[in-house]
Amino acid sequence: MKKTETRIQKKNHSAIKAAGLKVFAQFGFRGATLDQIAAESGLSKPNILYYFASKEAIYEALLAQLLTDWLQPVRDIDPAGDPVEEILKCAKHKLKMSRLYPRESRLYATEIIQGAPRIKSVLTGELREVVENLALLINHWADAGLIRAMDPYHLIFSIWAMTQHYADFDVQVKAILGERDHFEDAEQYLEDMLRRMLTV
Amino acid sequence: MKKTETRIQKKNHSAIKAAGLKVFAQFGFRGATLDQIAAESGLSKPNILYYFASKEAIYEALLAQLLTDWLQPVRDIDPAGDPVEEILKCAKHKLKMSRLYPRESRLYATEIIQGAPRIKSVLTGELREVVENLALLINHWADAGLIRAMDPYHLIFSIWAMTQHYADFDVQVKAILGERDHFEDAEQYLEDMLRRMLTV
DNA sequence: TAATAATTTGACCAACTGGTCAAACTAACG
DNA sequence: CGTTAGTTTGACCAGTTGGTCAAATTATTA
Repeated sequence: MKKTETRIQKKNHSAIKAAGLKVFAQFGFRGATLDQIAAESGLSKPNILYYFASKEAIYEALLAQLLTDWLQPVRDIDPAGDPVEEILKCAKHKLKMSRLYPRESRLYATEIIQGAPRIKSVLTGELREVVENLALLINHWADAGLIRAMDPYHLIFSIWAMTQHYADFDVQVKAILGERDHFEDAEQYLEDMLRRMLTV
Repeated sequence: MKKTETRIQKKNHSAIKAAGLKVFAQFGFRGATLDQIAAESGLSKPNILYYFASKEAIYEALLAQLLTDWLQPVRDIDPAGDPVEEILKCAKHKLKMSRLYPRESRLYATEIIQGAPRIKSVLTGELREVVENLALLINHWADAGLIRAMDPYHLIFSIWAMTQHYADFDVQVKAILGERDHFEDAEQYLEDMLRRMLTV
């Protein structure tokens, strides 16, 4: 790999990715234009294509990093730790990602909603494997009587759905709750829900 | 209003809306093209613009109906009924909508993710009002000791998020669970979760 | 049937799309 | 300093976009 990224290259690559994230997250791949990304990044269109081979290349560079980053905390779950706390830690981390990086969440959401044409292989590969392992671990914990027995997959989906919701449906949440930060209450509710689902 | 819709008008209006739903749900407003809608509906592009003033008019016609339809079951909640069963009925209905009309769900999701530029007023108006009333009712139920006390808004969000998830993230769910229908298990999990949250 | 109203379309347009390219510019280095 | 490698851009292109319009076609009605 190229470790020899110059100062300018590093700056422009990240400027383009930041601009692309903003534009792609809002308009989806087809709705986004290079002109928008150019304007947003402060670079000219040909200059953008000097750093990335195509519009699609920017989009894929963004997607590539996403899932890997999200899945890491799941991989880091300690099978020997306290089950409830391990799952809670994971869920809270995902919620924090929604608060800190809502654009990434939205970018991913639009890609999935549109049928994941560019990352379907990641879904059936990396994602499936990580989720399957987590499901096995949850079943194992249940067998050991450490948590209540339940469908591990839908448990995972419910965490994913709720945490993602606060990023993707931000305008809707704010239309109902007002503009003030609601993530603290959300975390409280999520923790409460998970404790009730996992114990007894 | 025009009650005098001819046979042909009725047929073509609904053909265009059906095609628009398909295309808009997959690509979002900006990503969708009139040519796609034309091809999908079997009509020519100028013919589509004979029935709808613009691409935007089709999109807005679709959105307008959506929220109203979704909110009706919430309006129909019986304050005198059994709280747990009323909420469950509502949640199950929303889940059924996700199974039967996933495109509508995705169309709405893309609009919200993109900042709801065309229906923000509906969110702060109709939606907010309905949700606020439901929250008041839930608090009222809790005060009467009929259900456990909790944050009603985040309860509502969690139902919304989970049910929507099975439509919007369909490819992801299927990548993990396989192609077979998973809505029955989802309903089971949702019911279990809600009963645990609402009782005791 | 004839006349009128509703429907459909081919040809067209200006604006925009992702992308190219040669030329100009700038930074880095000996 | 001069040379070279890396960077930036204006001008441009072919294809696509939402939308128009007059003319042709079809349905409805007198």
